[in-house]
Amino acid sequence: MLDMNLIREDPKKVADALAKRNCAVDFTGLLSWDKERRELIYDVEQLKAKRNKVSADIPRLKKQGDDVSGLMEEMKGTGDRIRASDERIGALETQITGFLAALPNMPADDVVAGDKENNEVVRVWGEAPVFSFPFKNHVDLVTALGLIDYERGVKLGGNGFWLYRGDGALLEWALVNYFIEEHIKDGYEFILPPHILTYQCGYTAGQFPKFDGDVFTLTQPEGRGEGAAFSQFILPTAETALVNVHRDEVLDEDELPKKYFAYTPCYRKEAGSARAEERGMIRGHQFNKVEMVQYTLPEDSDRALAELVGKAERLVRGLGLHYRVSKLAAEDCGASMAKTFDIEVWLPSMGIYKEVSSASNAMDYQARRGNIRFKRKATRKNELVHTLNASGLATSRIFPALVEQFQREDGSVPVPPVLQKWVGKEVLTSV
RNA sequence: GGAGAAGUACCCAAGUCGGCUGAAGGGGAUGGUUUGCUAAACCAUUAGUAGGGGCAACUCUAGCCCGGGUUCGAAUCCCGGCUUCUCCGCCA
Repeated sequence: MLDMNLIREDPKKVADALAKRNCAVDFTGLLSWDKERRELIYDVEQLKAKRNKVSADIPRLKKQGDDVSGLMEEMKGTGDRIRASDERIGALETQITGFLAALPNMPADDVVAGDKENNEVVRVWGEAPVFSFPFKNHVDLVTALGLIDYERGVKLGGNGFWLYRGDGALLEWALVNYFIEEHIKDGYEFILPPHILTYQCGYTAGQFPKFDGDVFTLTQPEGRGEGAAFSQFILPTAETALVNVHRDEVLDEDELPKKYFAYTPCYRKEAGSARAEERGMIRGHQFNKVEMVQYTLPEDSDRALAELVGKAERLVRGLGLHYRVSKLAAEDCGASMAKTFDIEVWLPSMGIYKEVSSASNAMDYQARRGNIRFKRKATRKNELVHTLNASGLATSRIFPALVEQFQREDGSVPVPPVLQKWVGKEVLTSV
């Protein structure tokens, strides 16, 4: 959520920033609602002050034996006017909040305008493997090795699902363990959150109301979820859970930064996005991911973003995979994010780099939606925290990259040394 | 899932048949007095927050789980919801 005060003070600045992500906004309507709202508040508060005063007078006058029926009659009208104004104010606030809630975050100053084509590669690590033999794509490799069973996955869950089996399950779980171990070393707190979340969680994260069609939802008895078509949903990423941990809280300045990570499967509809080249596990309805989230002081969030990018990179490097880091252009950033770096791993079969981690700084955008604050010692005032998140990492992109980049001519795949203690093997071979 | 009970400030807790109670009383915390040190005692302070107006001093409004309603006036009455606790049922 953007700051209404900022829009009121400098609407052009906000509009210009949003224009970078190809989001054209006209604030004239919003500003007139805001103006009307404030005028009404002023009026109605005068009336309320009067009502409070008269209500205090009535029992006193009564005691003196005065007739108060005229006064009461007069106040009846005041009560009606107050009610009418409050209703109008409520309606305006609904409009204002609805308008603001639909707006994406402002890109940071150093984020360039435009879409993907303006993304900037800031770092490349390693080199794409050169194969002296006809190399295979990950679907063929993992099927031949018996690591992933696509056919039975579809039988069980429908299109877009697979199942890990045997060494495949071990390899998948080894990745998760490796990530967990590294985050623990760095002092992050391990969280296992609910996988079913309330609507409010999606709202705070900035996924709702705009993208509420992308998640699997649960219908619930009415009365919950406040006008939404559903009240609970299955999380599309652990970020949605982690960023809500401190919703509606005021943290101590000393507690920051809060550093969390969580493992969860991620459930996404991915409706209509299946493409032939995204076969296999590149884009499924369910994939495993370890997610990092930080709550920081506003002045520390840039540094925290660098830390998160560094951590995600270290994980990929630890596996020995060739990757690059891109700084995203405004339009390619998630709606809640002011700045995003993608860590992209090389997939030989696709001949492209594919995102394995997205590290972003939401600044105060999510904090304002979720009312997540801290008490600033120096001023004794509450301020919004900054929230950041980064995958660390998504296995579903790492797994294919790993088997594709490391494959040998005979179809076997060596297990990266850091994973061997969990897989229990140095090489995966077909039986 | 069924039946009861409860939700008041940092914590506990009182709130009488609706009216100077935006909240008695404890505890805790903070400051002070006393004091060789500690303990104890005593005194004082202690909603936080959000939203308006004002250059400012300041002032107003909201706020007793949440949302509605009744009323001149609601912590108090009515309706809906959420959460917690106890008992029963069901179960990994």
